Amino acid sequence: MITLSEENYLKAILSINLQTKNIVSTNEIANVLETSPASVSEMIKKLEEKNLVNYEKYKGVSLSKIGEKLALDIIRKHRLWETFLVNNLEFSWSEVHDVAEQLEHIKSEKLTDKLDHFLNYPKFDPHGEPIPSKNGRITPTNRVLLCEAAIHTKGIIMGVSTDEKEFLDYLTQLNFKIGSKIKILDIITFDKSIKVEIENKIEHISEEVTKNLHIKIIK
Amino acid sequence: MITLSEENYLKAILSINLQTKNIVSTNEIANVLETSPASVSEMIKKLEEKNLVNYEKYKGVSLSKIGEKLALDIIRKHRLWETFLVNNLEFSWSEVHDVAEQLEHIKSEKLTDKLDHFLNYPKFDPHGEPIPSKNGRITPTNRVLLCEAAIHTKGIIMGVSTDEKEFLDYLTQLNFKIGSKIKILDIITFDKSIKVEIENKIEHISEEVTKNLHIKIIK
DNA sequence: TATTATATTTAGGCTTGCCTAAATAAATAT
DNA sequence: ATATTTATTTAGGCAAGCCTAAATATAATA
Repeated sequence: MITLSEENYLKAILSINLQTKNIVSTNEIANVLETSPASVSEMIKKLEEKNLVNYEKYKGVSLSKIGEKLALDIIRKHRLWETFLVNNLEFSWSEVHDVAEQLEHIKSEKLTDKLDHFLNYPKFDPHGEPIPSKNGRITPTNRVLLCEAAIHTKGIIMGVSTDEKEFLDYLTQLNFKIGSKIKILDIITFDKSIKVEIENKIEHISEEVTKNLHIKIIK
Repeated sequence: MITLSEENYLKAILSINLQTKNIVSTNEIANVLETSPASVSEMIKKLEEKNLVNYEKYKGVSLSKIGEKLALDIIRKHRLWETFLVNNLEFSWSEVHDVAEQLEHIKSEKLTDKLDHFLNYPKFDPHGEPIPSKNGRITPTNRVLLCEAAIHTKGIIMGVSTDEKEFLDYLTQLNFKIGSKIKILDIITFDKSIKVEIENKIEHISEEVTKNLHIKIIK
């Protein structure tokens, strides 16, 4: 039986994986989970004994096939619940994260499947993130981080890559929404901030924001 | 912050409370939670320090006002989730317990309230048990345990007082359902088993069953 | 009432998951 | 290539919740 903590470690490793490379360092995990590197070292040894990760001392960790499937399943549950909260319980976009963080650990395959059915097999969650299918597949998207897009690019906001409440609240304040058309007017090379046109207004946003906004490029 | 274990202790104390007297013994709690009396003693001391129970060594425990409210809130969540699972996710009557047992510990007042609203403020769960309101009130019912009813009594099955899967499965097998009309034909004093007419059939059921079936008496 | 049986609590230990401080390996800079 | 900085692991400790065995209080019975 996998514990709550172990689930959180697997999830953290997967999410670092998805954003960067395949091998994850102790420090990165410690940062994500807001815990000490020492604790991470200990836990990783336990995960290795359960064959959930591959691990070489001082070299870093990667998920095993089984570990990856488990992590994807947690992400799946998290995003299904977020969808339920927003679509059916009238939660707002920026409120769902903490609750979904709890709900994702409910252990019942039947529940997950029935929820998926109830929601009509959604492919994306309310943040625009893809929901892994029962067998662990994620619908590929041709999305790009805003910080990676070139000047004069036009696109549509598709999602965010962090669920921090402050960030989501800031977006609401800027009137940035999923589906909003966005156009990159200028890129300030000094601090990598950019000027964009969105919802008929021009906004100047920092690199920190551009690194967390996904867009779909349109021609 | 209250832990998962503490919540389970409060819930156990309340459920013994509701079935019998106000003061609950260490042993009773240990039986319900399938743990050792020693562990119960320890935990009760912690609960007392948090002012969730009243406790006198060797005399037994009762819930404080705060403890009772917390326990009622857990019951409320449990029964709301059971209602959701049966009404909206097409779970069957006898499958919901284990999942609800997990869901009842999700901490979000907003979630509970929104779920209550979504379900249209149900007063009873799928087992016929009353759902405590937000402020901790339970709709009183004039229900009676089948084992307490006199010979020739007619009634309607309203609910069960245990969620054990074996019991619920047995009821399904007998074709006993919430809402079924039932008539007590005979009471065998030797073993307190009874003969009943239900769904046009005559069944002979043990005291163990009659102790767990609630009926509403009809004239 | 004295004695036995039962219920409850205390003592001492174990595991999980965390911590800080110290030791060691790897990476970086001189 | 060596020294220094940084990353990682090990060592030793702590709290929560559980356990068994032993001690003590209460209840039941002779």
